[in-house]
Amino acid sequence: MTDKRKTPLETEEITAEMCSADVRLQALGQVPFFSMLKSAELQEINKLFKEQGFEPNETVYFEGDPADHLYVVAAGKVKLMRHTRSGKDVLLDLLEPGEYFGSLSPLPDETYTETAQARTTVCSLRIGKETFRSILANRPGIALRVLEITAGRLQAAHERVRQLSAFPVEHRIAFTLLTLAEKFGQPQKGRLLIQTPLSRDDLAEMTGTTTESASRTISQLQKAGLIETGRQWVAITDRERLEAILEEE
Amino acid sequence: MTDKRKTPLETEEITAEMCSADVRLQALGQVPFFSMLKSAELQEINKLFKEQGFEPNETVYFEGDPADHLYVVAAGKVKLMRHTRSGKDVLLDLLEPGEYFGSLSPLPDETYTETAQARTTVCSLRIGKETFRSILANRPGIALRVLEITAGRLQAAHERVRQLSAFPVEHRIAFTLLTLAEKFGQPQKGRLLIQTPLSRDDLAEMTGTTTESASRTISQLQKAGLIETGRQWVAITDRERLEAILEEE
DNA sequence: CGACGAATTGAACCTATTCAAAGGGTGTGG
DNA sequence: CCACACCCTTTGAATAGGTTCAATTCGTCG
Repeated sequence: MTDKRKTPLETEEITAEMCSADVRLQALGQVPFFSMLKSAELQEINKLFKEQGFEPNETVYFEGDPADHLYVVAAGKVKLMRHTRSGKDVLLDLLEPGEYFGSLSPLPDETYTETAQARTTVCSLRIGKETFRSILANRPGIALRVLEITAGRLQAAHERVRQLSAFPVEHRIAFTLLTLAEKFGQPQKGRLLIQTPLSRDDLAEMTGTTTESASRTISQLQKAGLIETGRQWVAITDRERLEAILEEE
Repeated sequence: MTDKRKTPLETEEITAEMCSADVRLQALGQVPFFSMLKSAELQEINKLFKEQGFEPNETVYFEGDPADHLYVVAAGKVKLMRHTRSGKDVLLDLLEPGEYFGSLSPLPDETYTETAQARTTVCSLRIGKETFRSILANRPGIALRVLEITAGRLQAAHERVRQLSAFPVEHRIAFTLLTLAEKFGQPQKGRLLIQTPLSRDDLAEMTGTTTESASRTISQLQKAGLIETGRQWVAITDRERLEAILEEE
Protein backbone atom coordinates (compact mmCIF):
# COMPACT_ATOMS: atom_id res chain seq x y z
CA MET A 1 0.00 0.00 0.00
CA THR A 2 1.85 3.04 -1.24
CA ASP A 3 1.61 6.51 0.17
CA LYS A 4 -0.09 8.87 -2.20
CA ARG A 5 1.46 11.95 -0.67
CA LYS A 6 4.24 13.53 -2.67
CA THR A 7 6.14 15.05 0.20
CA PRO A 8 9.39 13.25 0.91
CA LEU A 9 9.30 14.34 4.53
CA GLU A 10 8.94 11.73 7.23
CA THR A 11 5.92 12.51 9.33
CA GLU A 12 6.94 12.93 12.93
CA GLU A 13 5.45 10.04 14.85
CA ILE A 14 4.85 11.39 18.25
CA THR A 15 2.09 10.07 20.42
CA ALA A 16 0.52 11.17 23.65
CA GLU A 17 2.87 8.97 25.61
CA MET A 18 5.89 10.67 24.13
CA CYS A 19 6.82 12.16 27.47
CA SER A 20 7.20 8.78 29.15
CA ALA A 21 9.86 8.38 31.81
CA ASP A 22 12.50 6.78 29.62
CA VAL A 23 11.97 9.20 26.75
CA ARG A 24 12.52 12.00 29.22
CA LEU A 25 15.81 10.62 30.43
CA GLN A 26 16.95 10.02 26.91
CA ALA A 27 16.03 13.56 25.92
CA LEU A 28 17.89 15.08 28.84
CA GLY A 29 20.93 12.94 28.12
CA GLN A 30 20.89 14.44 24.64
CA VAL A 31 21.10 17.99 25.93
CA PRO A 32 24.68 19.13 25.33
CA PHE A 33 25.10 20.58 28.77
CA PHE A 34 23.79 17.50 30.57
CA SER A 35 25.49 14.90 28.43
CA MET A 36 28.57 14.73 30.63
CA LEU A 37 26.57 13.77 33.71
CA LYS A 38 26.55 10.33 35.26
CA SER A 39 23.33 8.42 35.12
CA ALA A 40 22.55 9.00 38.79
CA GLU A 41 23.06 12.73 38.50
CA LEU A 42 20.91 12.85 35.42
CA GLN A 43 18.09 11.16 37.29
CA GLU A 44 18.36 13.76 40.04
CA ILE A 45 18.11 16.57 37.53
CA ASN A 46 15.35 14.82 35.66
CA LYS A 47 13.17 15.14 38.74
CA LEU A 48 13.42 18.91 38.60
CA PHE A 49 11.83 19.12 35.16
CA LYS A 50 8.13 19.05 34.43
CA GLU A 51 6.89 17.82 31.11
CA GLN A 52 4.50 19.69 28.85
CA GLY A 53 3.14 18.66 25.48
CA PHE A 54 2.06 20.87 22.59
CA GLU A 55 0.06 20.38 19.42
CA PRO A 56 1.39 21.69 16.10
CA ASN A 57 1.08 25.50 15.92
CA GLU A 58 0.34 25.72 19.62
CA THR A 59 2.25 28.47 21.39
CA VAL A 60 4.59 27.67 24.26
CA TYR A 61 4.84 31.31 25.31
CA PHE A 62 4.37 34.72 23.76
CA GLU A 63 6.81 37.57 23.39
CA GLY A 64 6.11 39.77 26.40
CA ASP A 65 4.87 37.05 28.75
CA PRO A 66 6.58 36.94 32.16
CA ALA A 67 9.72 34.90 31.64
CA ASP A 68 10.29 32.41 34.40
CA HIS A 69 11.02 29.05 32.82
CA LEU A 70 13.70 27.38 30.83
CA TYR A 71 12.57 24.74 28.35
CA VAL A 72 14.25 21.78 26.73
CA VAL A 73 12.87 20.19 23.57
CA ALA A 74 12.44 16.46 24.22
CA ALA A 75 10.65 15.60 20.97
CA GLY A 76 9.44 17.58 17.96
CA LYS A 77 10.51 20.93 16.57
CA VAL A 78 10.06 24.37 18.09
CA LYS A 79 10.14 27.72 16.29
CA LEU A 80 11.37 30.92 17.93
CA MET A 81 10.18 34.19 16.43
CA ARG A 82 9.62 37.91 16.91
CA HIS A 83 6.60 39.81 15.74
CA THR A 84 6.26 43.18 14.13
CA ARG A 85 3.36 45.58 14.23
CA SER A 86 2.81 45.15 10.52
CA GLY A 87 2.28 41.44 10.98
CA LYS A 88 5.55 40.49 9.34
CA ASP A 89 7.11 37.87 11.60
CA VAL A 90 10.79 37.13 11.90
CA LEU A 91 11.89 33.56 12.44
CA LEU A 92 14.87 33.50 14.78
CA ASP A 93 15.57 29.80 15.19
CA LEU A 94 14.30 26.28 14.65
CA LEU A 95 15.05 23.95 17.54
CA GLU A 96 15.55 20.19 17.57
CA PRO A 97 15.35 17.76 20.48
CA GLY A 98 18.11 18.47 22.97
CA GLU A 99 18.09 22.24 22.46
CA TYR A 100 17.04 24.71 25.12
CA PHE A 101 14.98 27.89 24.94
CA GLY A 102 13.25 30.31 27.28
CA SER A 103 14.76 32.26 30.11
CA LEU A 104 18.33 31.87 31.29
CA SER A 105 18.44 35.01 33.30
CA PRO A 106 17.46 34.77 36.96
CA LEU A 107 16.37 38.38 37.14
CA PRO A 108 12.77 38.85 38.22
CA ASP A 109 10.25 40.90 36.24
CA GLU A 110 11.64 39.82 32.92
CA THR A 111 9.59 38.98 29.90
CA TYR A 112 10.29 36.70 26.97
CA THR A 113 11.75 38.59 24.05
CA GLU A 114 10.51 36.09 21.49
CA THR A 115 7.54 33.82 20.89
CA ALA A 116 8.02 30.04 21.02
CA GLN A 117 5.69 27.92 18.92
CA ALA A 118 5.43 24.17 18.33
CA ARG A 119 5.89 23.32 14.65
CA THR A 120 5.09 19.65 15.15
CA THR A 121 3.69 17.73 18.07
CA VAL A 122 6.16 18.61 20.78
CA CYS A 123 7.18 17.26 24.13
CA SER A 124 9.06 19.80 26.19
CA LEU A 125 10.56 19.67 29.64
CA ARG A 126 10.63 22.79 31.71
CA ILE A 127 12.27 24.04 34.86
CA GLY A 128 11.94 27.23 36.90
CA LYS A 129 14.74 29.64 36.13
CA GLU A 130 15.81 29.91 39.78
CA THR A 131 16.10 26.15 40.02
CA PHE A 132 18.11 26.07 36.85
CA ARG A 133 20.34 28.78 38.13
CA SER A 134 21.07 26.76 41.24
CA ILE A 135 22.05 23.79 39.09
CA LEU A 136 24.48 26.04 37.23
CA ALA A 137 25.81 27.55 40.44
CA ASN A 138 26.61 24.09 41.79
CA ARG A 139 28.06 22.59 38.63
CA PRO A 140 30.43 24.94 36.87
CA GLY A 141 30.95 22.42 34.10
CA ILE A 142 27.33 22.76 33.07
CA ALA A 143 27.43 26.53 33.33
CA LEU A 144 30.41 26.63 31.01
CA ARG A 145 28.68 24.45 28.43
CA VAL A 146 25.59 26.64 28.53
CA LEU A 147 27.82 29.66 28.08
CA GLU A 148 29.51 28.09 25.06
CA ILE A 149 26.20 27.29 23.44
CA THR A 150 24.90 30.79 24.03
CA ALA A 151 28.11 32.26 22.64
CA GLY A 152 27.66 30.05 19.57
CA ARG A 153 24.14 31.34 19.07
CA LEU A 154 25.46 34.87 19.35
CA GLN A 155 27.93 34.16 16.55
CA ALA A 156 25.15 32.75 14.43
CA ALA A 157 23.02 35.83 15.05
CA HIS A 158 25.92 38.09 14.11
CA GLU A 159 26.40 36.18 10.89
CA ARG A 160 22.76 36.70 10.14
CA VAL A 161 23.10 40.43 10.73
CA ARG A 162 25.92 40.41 8.21
CA GLN A 163 23.84 38.52 5.68
CA LEU A 164 20.93 40.90 6.02
CA SER A 165 23.17 43.95 5.90
CA ALA A 166 25.27 43.05 2.93
CA PHE A 167 23.75 40.46 0.61
CA PRO A 168 20.84 40.22 -1.83
CA VAL A 169 17.93 37.83 -1.45
CA GLU A 170 19.31 34.99 -3.59
CA HIS A 171 22.48 34.90 -1.55
CA ARG A 172 20.59 34.88 1.74
CA ILE A 173 18.28 32.11 0.61
CA ALA A 174 21.23 29.98 -0.48
CA PHE A 175 22.94 30.60 2.84
CA THR A 176 19.83 29.73 4.79
CA LEU A 177 19.25 26.51 2.86
CA LEU A 178 22.83 25.42 3.46
CA THR A 179 22.59 26.25 7.15
CA LEU A 180 19.31 24.36 7.47
CA ALA A 181 20.80 21.41 5.61
CA GLU A 182 23.65 21.26 8.09
CA LYS A 183 21.20 20.99 10.95
CA PHE A 184 18.31 19.04 9.45
CA GLY A 185 19.89 17.51 6.35
CA GLN A 186 19.17 13.87 5.59
CA PRO A 187 20.74 12.11 2.59
CA GLN A 188 18.03 10.65 0.39
CA LYS A 189 18.07 9.53 -3.24
CA GLY A 190 21.35 11.26 -3.94
CA ARG A 191 20.18 14.56 -2.58
CA LEU A 192 20.16 16.23 0.79
CA LEU A 193 16.66 16.61 2.14
CA ILE A 194 15.94 19.24 4.76
CA GLN A 195 13.92 17.11 7.14
CA THR A 196 11.51 19.63 8.57
CA PRO A 197 8.38 21.29 7.22
CA LEU A 198 9.56 24.39 5.39
CA SER A 199 7.20 26.71 3.56
CA ARG A 200 8.12 29.66 1.35
CA ASP A 201 6.72 31.74 4.14
CA ASP A 202 9.13 30.24 6.66
CA LEU A 203 11.99 30.86 4.30
CA ALA A 204 10.90 34.46 3.84
CA GLU A 205 10.75 34.96 7.60
CA MET A 206 14.24 33.51 7.91
CA THR A 207 15.80 35.67 5.21
CA GLY A 208 14.07 38.96 5.72
CA THR A 209 12.11 38.99 2.50
CA THR A 210 8.57 38.34 1.26
CA THR A 211 6.84 35.07 0.46
CA GLU A 212 6.77 36.01 -3.22
CA SER A 213 10.46 36.81 -3.43
CA ALA A 214 11.31 33.58 -1.63
CA SER A 215 9.13 31.70 -4.06
CA ARG A 216 10.72 33.32 -7.11
CA THR A 217 14.20 32.60 -5.84
CA ILE A 218 13.40 29.00 -4.98
CA SER A 219 11.86 28.42 -8.43
CA GLN A 220 14.91 29.89 -10.05
CA LEU A 221 17.26 27.68 -8.05
CA GLN A 222 15.20 24.66 -8.98
CA LYS A 223 15.23 25.54 -12.67
CA ALA A 224 19.00 25.90 -12.45
CA GLY A 225 19.12 22.41 -10.97
CA LEU A 226 20.61 23.31 -7.62
CA ILE A 227 17.68 22.13 -5.54
CA GLU A 228 14.47 20.14 -5.72
CA THR A 229 11.45 21.41 -3.94
CA GLY A 230 7.74 21.08 -3.38
CA ARG A 231 5.06 22.08 -0.98
CA GLN A 232 6.72 22.53 2.41
CA TRP A 233 10.02 20.89 1.55
CA VAL A 234 13.38 21.55 -0.08
CA ALA A 235 16.25 19.21 -0.94
CA ILE A 236 19.70 20.24 -2.11
CA THR A 237 20.91 18.44 -5.22
CA ASP A 238 23.99 20.47 -6.10
CA ARG A 239 25.59 21.69 -2.94
CA GLU A 240 28.70 23.00 -4.62
CA ARG A 241 26.91 25.32 -6.97
CA LEU A 242 24.72 26.49 -4.10
CA GLU A 243 27.83 27.28 -2.10
CA ALA A 244 29.26 29.07 -5.11
CA ILE A 245 26.47 31.63 -4.79
CA LEU A 246 27.90 32.59 -1.42
CA GLU A 247 31.22 33.40 -3.07
CA GLU A 248 29.71 35.99 -5.35
CA GLU A 249 30.12 39.52 -4.19
CA MET B 1 40.85 80.77 25.02
CA THR B 2 37.93 79.23 23.24
CA ASP B 3 38.05 76.08 21.19
CA LYS B 4 37.66 76.80 17.54
CA ARG B 5 36.43 73.33 16.71
CA LYS B 6 32.75 72.91 16.17
CA THR B 7 32.47 69.35 17.36
CA PRO B 8 30.78 69.09 20.73
CA LEU B 9 32.54 65.80 21.45
CA GLU B 10 34.98 65.63 24.31
CA THR B 11 38.32 64.44 23.07
CA GLU B 12 39.32 61.31 24.88
CA GLU B 13 42.31 62.17 27.01
CA ILE B 14 44.30 59.01 27.19
CA THR B 15 48.01 59.04 27.59
CA ALA B 16 50.68 56.41 27.32
CA GLU B 17 50.50 55.80 31.06
CA MET B 18 46.83 54.98 30.83
CA CYS B 19 47.48 51.37 31.77
CA SER B 20 48.99 52.23 35.12
CA ALA B 21 48.43 49.86 38.01
CA ASP B 22 45.57 51.73 39.66
CA VAL B 23 43.80 52.38 36.37
CA ARG B 24 43.94 48.65 35.73
CA LEU B 25 42.33 47.80 39.03
CA GLN B 26 39.69 50.42 38.54
CA ALA B 27 38.94 49.10 35.06
CA LEU B 28 38.62 45.52 36.24
CA GLY B 29 36.38 46.59 39.11
CA GLN B 30 34.14 48.16 36.48
CA VAL B 31 33.71 44.89 34.62
CA PRO B 32 30.22 43.64 35.46
CA PHE B 33 31.34 40.11 36.17
CA PHE B 34 34.18 41.16 38.45
CA SER B 35 32.36 43.89 40.28
CA MET B 36 31.15 41.62 43.05
CA LEU B 37 34.65 40.55 44.01
CA LYS B 38 36.44 41.66 47.15
CA SER B 39 39.46 43.87 46.70
CA ALA B 40 41.90 41.04 47.50
CA GLU B 41 40.33 38.72 44.97
CA LEU B 42 40.36 41.42 42.38
CA GLN B 43 44.07 41.91 42.91
CA GLU B 44 44.62 38.19 42.39
CA ILE B 45 42.72 38.26 39.14
CA ASN B 46 44.38 41.47 38.07
CA LYS B 47 47.71 39.63 38.02
CA LEU B 48 46.40 37.24 35.41
CA PHE B 49 45.77 40.01 32.88
CA LYS B 50 48.33 41.57 30.61
CA GLU B 51 47.87 45.10 29.35
CA GLN B 52 48.07 46.14 25.74
CA GLY B 53 47.62 49.60 24.25
CA PHE B 54 46.33 50.54 20.81
CA GLU B 55 46.34 53.67 18.70
CA PRO B 56 43.13 54.87 17.00
CA ASN B 57 42.27 52.64 14.02
CA GLU B 58 44.78 50.03 15.08
CA THR B 59 43.48 46.48 14.92
CA VAL B 60 43.38 44.31 18.03
CA TYR B 61 42.76 41.14 16.02
CA PHE B 62 41.38 40.19 12.64
CA GLU B 63 38.48 37.96 11.75
CA GLY B 64 40.08 34.58 11.09
CA ASP B 65 43.05 34.98 13.43
CA PRO B 66 43.56 32.15 15.92
CA ALA B 67 41.32 32.97 18.86
CA ASP B 68 43.02 32.45 22.16
CA HIS B 69 42.49 35.54 24.27
CA LEU B 70 39.74 37.32 26.03
CA TYR B 71 40.00 41.11 26.23
CA VAL B 72 38.59 43.71 28.54
CA VAL B 73 38.40 47.37 27.55
CA ALA B 74 40.11 49.41 30.27
CA ALA B 75 40.01 52.77 28.50
CA GLY B 76 38.84 54.01 25.12
CA LYS B 77 36.33 52.55 22.66
CA VAL B 78 36.58 49.37 20.63
CA LYS B 79 34.64 48.52 17.48
CA LEU B 80 33.69 44.94 16.56
CA MET B 81 32.95 44.25 12.91
CA ARG B 82 32.66 41.68 10.17
CA HIS B 83 33.92 42.09 6.64
CA THR B 84 32.39 41.18 3.34
CA ARG B 85 34.12 40.35 0.11
CA SER B 86 32.71 43.45 -1.52
CA GLY B 87 34.37 45.66 1.06
CA LYS B 88 31.14 46.55 2.78
CA ASP B 89 31.81 46.19 6.49
CA VAL B 90 29.24 45.45 9.14
CA LEU B 91 29.60 47.07 12.54
CA LEU B 92 28.51 44.63 15.21
CA ASP B 93 29.16 46.50 18.42
CA LEU B 94 30.83 49.49 20.03
CA LEU B 95 32.41 48.71 23.38
CA GLU B 96 33.04 50.95 26.35
CA PRO B 97 35.42 50.50 29.26
CA GLY B 98 34.36 47.50 31.34
CA GLU B 99 33.08 45.44 28.40
CA TYR B 100 34.69 42.24 27.23
CA PHE B 101 35.38 40.87 23.76
CA GLY B 102 37.39 38.10 22.14
CA SER B 103 37.18 34.42 22.80
CA LEU B 104 35.09 32.85 25.53
CA SER B 105 35.24 29.35 24.23
CA PRO B 106 38.05 27.15 25.50
CA LEU B 107 38.07 24.99 22.37
CA PRO B 108 41.40 24.91 20.57
CA ASP B 109 41.78 25.70 16.87
CA GLU B 110 39.16 28.37 16.92
CA THR B 111 39.39 31.65 15.10
CA TYR B 112 37.86 35.02 15.82
CA THR B 113 34.62 35.52 13.96
CA GLU B 114 34.91 39.29 13.95
CA THR B 115 37.56 41.99 13.73
CA ALA B 116 38.26 44.20 16.75
CA GLN B 117 39.56 47.69 16.10
CA ALA B 118 40.46 50.59 18.37
CA ARG B 119 38.35 53.66 17.63
CA THR B 120 40.23 55.85 20.04
CA THR B 121 43.43 55.37 21.94
CA VAL B 122 42.69 52.20 23.84
CA CYS B 123 44.03 50.37 26.84
CA SER B 124 42.97 46.77 26.93
CA LEU B 125 43.65 43.96 29.36
CA ARG B 126 43.88 40.46 28.06
CA ILE B 127 43.94 36.95 29.44
CA GLY B 128 44.45 33.52 27.89
CA LYS B 129 41.17 31.78 27.31
CA GLU B 130 42.19 28.68 29.32
CA THR B 131 43.11 30.87 32.28
CA PHE B 132 39.82 32.67 32.01
CA ARG B 133 38.00 29.38 31.85
CA SER B 134 39.63 28.25 35.06
CA ILE B 135 38.46 31.45 36.76
CA LEU B 136 34.93 30.70 35.64
CA ALA B 137 35.19 27.07 36.69
CA ASN B 138 36.20 28.10 40.20
CA ARG B 139 33.74 30.94 40.65
CA PRO B 140 30.26 30.06 39.47
CA GLY B 141 29.04 33.53 40.34
CA ILE B 142 31.29 35.02 37.70
CA ALA B 143 30.34 32.39 35.14
CA LEU B 144 26.68 33.19 35.66
CA ARG B 145 27.26 36.90 35.17
CA VAL B 146 29.19 36.26 31.98
CA LEU B 147 26.35 34.05 30.81
CA GLU B 148 23.81 36.77 31.51
CA ILE B 149 25.79 39.35 29.61
CA THR B 150 26.21 37.02 26.65
CA ALA B 151 22.50 36.22 26.71
CA GLY B 152 21.81 39.96 26.71
CA ARG B 153 23.99 40.44 23.67
CA LEU B 154 22.15 37.61 21.96
CA GLN B 155 18.86 39.41 22.58
CA ALA B 156 20.31 42.59 21.14
CA ALA B 157 21.52 40.73 18.05
CA HIS B 158 18.09 39.18 17.59
CA GLU B 159 16.49 42.59 17.79
CA ARG B 160 18.85 43.79 15.13
CA VAL B 161 17.90 40.87 12.91
CA ARG B 162 14.30 41.93 13.34
CA GLN B 163 15.09 45.52 12.46
CA LEU B 164 16.96 44.54 9.33
CA SER B 165 14.29 42.07 8.29
CA ALA B 166 11.25 44.20 8.76
CA PHE B 167 11.91 47.94 8.79
CA PRO B 168 12.98 50.64 6.33
CA VAL B 169 16.15 52.67 6.64
CA GLU B 170 14.67 55.66 8.47
CA HIS B 171 13.26 53.39 11.15
CA ARG B 172 16.55 51.56 11.58
CA ILE B 173 18.53 54.78 11.81
CA ALA B 174 16.15 56.13 14.46
CA PHE B 175 16.41 52.88 16.40
CA THR B 176 20.19 52.88 16.20
CA LEU B 177 20.47 56.48 17.35
CA LEU B 178 18.23 55.79 20.33
CA THR B 179 20.19 52.68 21.23
CA LEU B 180 23.49 54.54 20.97
CA ALA B 181 22.07 57.37 23.06
CA GLU B 182 21.19 54.92 25.79
CA LYS B 183 24.75 53.70 25.93
CA PHE B 184 26.76 56.80 25.11
CA GLY B 185 24.24 59.56 25.71
CA GLN B 186 25.37 62.67 27.58
CA PRO B 187 22.98 65.52 28.38
CA GLN B 188 24.34 68.76 27.00
CA LYS B 189 22.65 72.08 26.23
CA GLY B 190 19.20 70.59 26.43
CA ARG B 191 19.98 67.82 24.04
CA LEU B 192 21.37 64.31 24.33
CA LEU B 193 24.78 64.05 22.74
CA ILE B 194 26.07 60.68 21.62
CA GLN B 195 29.54 60.89 23.12
CA THR B 196 31.56 58.89 20.62
CA PRO B 197 32.89 59.66 17.14
CA LEU B 198 30.12 58.65 14.75
CA SER B 199 30.41 59.12 11.01
CA ARG B 200 27.69 58.56 8.39
CA ASP B 201 29.76 55.60 7.38
CA ASP B 202 29.58 54.11 10.87
CA LEU B 203 25.86 54.64 10.95
CA ALA B 204 25.53 52.95 7.57
CA GLU B 205 27.54 49.96 8.79
CA MET B 206 25.31 49.71 11.83
CA THR B 207 22.03 49.87 9.94
CA GLY B 208 22.80 47.84 6.86
CA THR B 209 22.61 50.68 4.37
CA THR B 210 24.96 52.94 2.41
CA THR B 211 26.77 56.08 3.46
CA GLU B 212 24.58 58.12 1.11
CA SER B 213 21.32 56.77 2.45
CA ALA B 214 22.48 57.31 6.01
CA SER B 215 23.41 60.87 5.11
CA ARG B 216 20.07 61.59 3.47
CA THR B 217 18.17 60.19 6.44
CA ILE B 218 20.24 62.12 8.95
CA SER B 219 19.76 65.36 7.01
CA GLN B 220 16.06 64.78 6.90
CA LEU B 221 15.87 64.12 10.65
CA GLN B 222 17.81 67.28 11.28
CA LYS B 223 15.56 69.37 9.03
CA ALA B 224 12.59 67.97 10.91
CA GLY B 225 14.21 69.12 14.14
CA LEU B 226 14.59 65.72 15.78
CA ILE B 227 18.37 65.77 15.95
CA GLU B 228 21.36 68.04 15.57
CA THR B 229 24.37 66.75 13.83
CA GLY B 230 27.74 67.58 12.32
CA ARG B 231 30.89 65.93 11.19
CA GLN B 232 31.30 62.77 13.26
CA TRP B 233 28.65 63.53 15.82
CA VAL B 234 24.91 63.35 16.46
CA ALA B 235 22.78 64.70 19.29
CA ILE B 236 19.11 63.97 19.91
CA THR B 237 16.95 67.03 20.46
CA ASP B 238 13.48 65.54 20.30
CA ARG B 239 13.58 62.05 21.68
CA GLU B 240 9.83 61.58 21.66
CA ARG B 241 9.37 62.25 18.00
CA LEU B 242 12.35 60.05 17.25
CA GLU B 243 10.73 57.26 19.24
CA ALA B 244 7.49 57.88 17.40
CA ILE B 245 9.19 56.75 14.19
CA LEU B 246 9.62 53.34 15.79
CA GLU B 247 5.87 53.11 16.26
CA GLU B 248 5.13 53.48 12.58
CA GLU B 249 4.47 50.26 10.81
C1' DC C 1 45.67 79.16 3.87
C1' DG C 2 45.56 74.81 1.60
C1' DA C 3 44.56 69.94 1.46
C1' DC C 4 42.23 66.00 2.70
C1' DG C 5 38.52 63.39 4.39
C1' DA C 6 33.62 63.73 5.50
C1' DA C 7 29.14 64.95 4.16
C1' DT C 8 25.69 66.36 0.87
C1' DT C 9 22.95 66.29 -3.20
C1' DG C 10 21.21 64.90 -7.79
C1' DA C 11 19.76 61.69 -11.25
C1' DA C 12 19.57 57.17 -13.32
C1' DC C 13 19.01 52.64 -12.33
C1' DC C 14 17.69 48.35 -10.17
C1' DT C 15 16.31 45.14 -6.84
C1' DA C 16 12.71 43.70 -4.27
C1' DT C 17 7.92 44.75 -2.68
C1' DT C 18 3.19 45.12 -3.46
C1' DC C 19 -1.09 43.93 -5.28
C1' DA C 20 -3.65 40.82 -7.87
C1' DA C 21 -4.95 36.57 -9.90
C1' DA C 22 -4.45 31.82 -11.16
C1' DG C 23 -2.63 27.09 -10.45
C1' DG C 24 -1.63 22.88 -7.57
C1' DG C 25 -1.20 19.60 -3.53
C1' DT C 26 -3.53 17.82 0.77
C1' DG C 27 -6.78 16.26 3.54
C1' DT C 28 -11.60 16.19 4.84
C1' DG C 29 -16.37 15.07 4.50
C1' DG C 30 -19.87 13.29 1.84
C1' DC D 1 -13.14 6.78 -2.97
C1' DC D 2 -14.01 10.98 -5.11
C1' DA D 3 -14.78 15.86 -5.00
C1' DC D 4 -14.42 20.00 -2.99
C1' DA D 5 -12.31 23.49 -0.16
C1' DC D 6 -8.37 25.35 1.75
C1' DC D 7 -3.95 26.73 1.86
C1' DC D 8 0.48 26.88 -0.28
C1' DT D 9 2.74 28.26 -4.29
C1' DT D 10 3.55 30.53 -8.58
C1' DT D 11 3.60 34.25 -11.81
C1' DG D 12 2.75 38.96 -13.76
C1' DA D 13 2.90 43.91 -13.82
C1' DA D 14 3.33 48.24 -11.57
C1' DT D 15 5.61 50.68 -8.02
C1' DA D 16 8.64 52.26 -4.52
C1' DG D 17 12.62 52.38 -1.77
C1' DG D 18 17.25 52.15 -1.91
C1' DT D 19 21.68 51.92 -4.34
C1' DT D 20 25.05 53.56 -7.40
C1' DC D 21 27.82 56.82 -9.58
C1' DA D 22 29.31 61.33 -9.93
C1' DA D 23 30.06 65.93 -8.66
C1' DT D 24 30.17 69.50 -5.19
C1' DT D 25 30.40 71.54 -0.63
C1' DC D 26 31.96 71.75 3.91
C1' DG D 27 34.78 71.14 8.14
C1' DT D 28 39.09 70.14 10.38
C1' DC D 29 43.79 69.96 10.85
C1' DG D 30 48.49 70.70 9.38
